[in-house]
Amino acid sequence: MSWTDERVELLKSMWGEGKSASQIAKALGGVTRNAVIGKVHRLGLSNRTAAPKTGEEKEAAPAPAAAAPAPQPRPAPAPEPAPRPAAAAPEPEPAPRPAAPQPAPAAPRAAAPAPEEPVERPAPRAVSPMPPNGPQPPQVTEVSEEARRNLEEVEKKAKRLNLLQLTERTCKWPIGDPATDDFFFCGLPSLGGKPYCEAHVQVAFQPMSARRDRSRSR
DNA sequence: CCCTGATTCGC
DNA sequence: GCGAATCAGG
Repeated sequence: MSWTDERVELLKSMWGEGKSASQIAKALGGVTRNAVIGKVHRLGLSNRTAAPKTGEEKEAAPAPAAAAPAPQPRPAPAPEPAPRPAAAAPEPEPAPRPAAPQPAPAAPRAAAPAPEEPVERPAPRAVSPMPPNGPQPPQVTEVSEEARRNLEEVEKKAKRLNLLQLTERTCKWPIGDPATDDFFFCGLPSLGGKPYCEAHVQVAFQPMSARRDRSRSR
C-alpha cells in the first residue's frame, strides 16, 4: 500500500477528528498504526496544540504547516475536530448491514466471532432507539432501574466505533438504528473473552432465573 | 496487559 | 519518504 492522495486525505480528516492512529490504520487498511503515526509526523500535523507554553515562539513561526487548511479545493473535509460529524467525514463505511433490524449483535466476521457463550443466551437489544419492529419483538429483557441508568451513561461514553474499528477487546454492543447512519458499536473495553463491556455483558448475559423472575413479575 | 503517540534509523 | 522497532507514557 502507498500513500495515495485519497489515503492521505482520509488520514488527515480522521486525525483531525481525533481518531487514534490505530483506528485510522484499520480504516485505511494495509498499514500499521506506526505507519500512520510516521506519516502524520512527516505531514507535520502531529501536535494540534495551539499553546506552546514556554513561549518559545518568537515571531518567526507563522508556519501554517500544522493545520494548513489552505489549499483545500472547496469541500474541505472539516479539518476541525467536529466532535460528532456523524456522516460528514468521508468515512469508508462499508456498512454491510444485514438488513435485519435487530438481529443479535452479530460479531463482525472480521476479527471476533463472539465465542459461543455457555448457558445464558444473549438478549441484546438497542436500548435507546428501540426502532422499527414496534411490536415487542423478543419480549424485552428488562433490567433493574439502576442498570438501565447505567446503560444510558455507557452509551454516552461509547466510543462509537464502526465495524472496522472493532477488535477482540472492544464491546460489540450495537447502539442506534442499523437502518440509519446513526449506528455504531459501543466500543468500550470488553471484558476478558467476552464480546461486550461490563455494562453490556450484564444485559446480554442474564441468568435464566433472573429472566424468568422478571417475566413473571411483568 | 491493553492502549496511546513520539522517535529513531535502516531501508 | 517509509515504517518497524523502540521508547515513554496512561
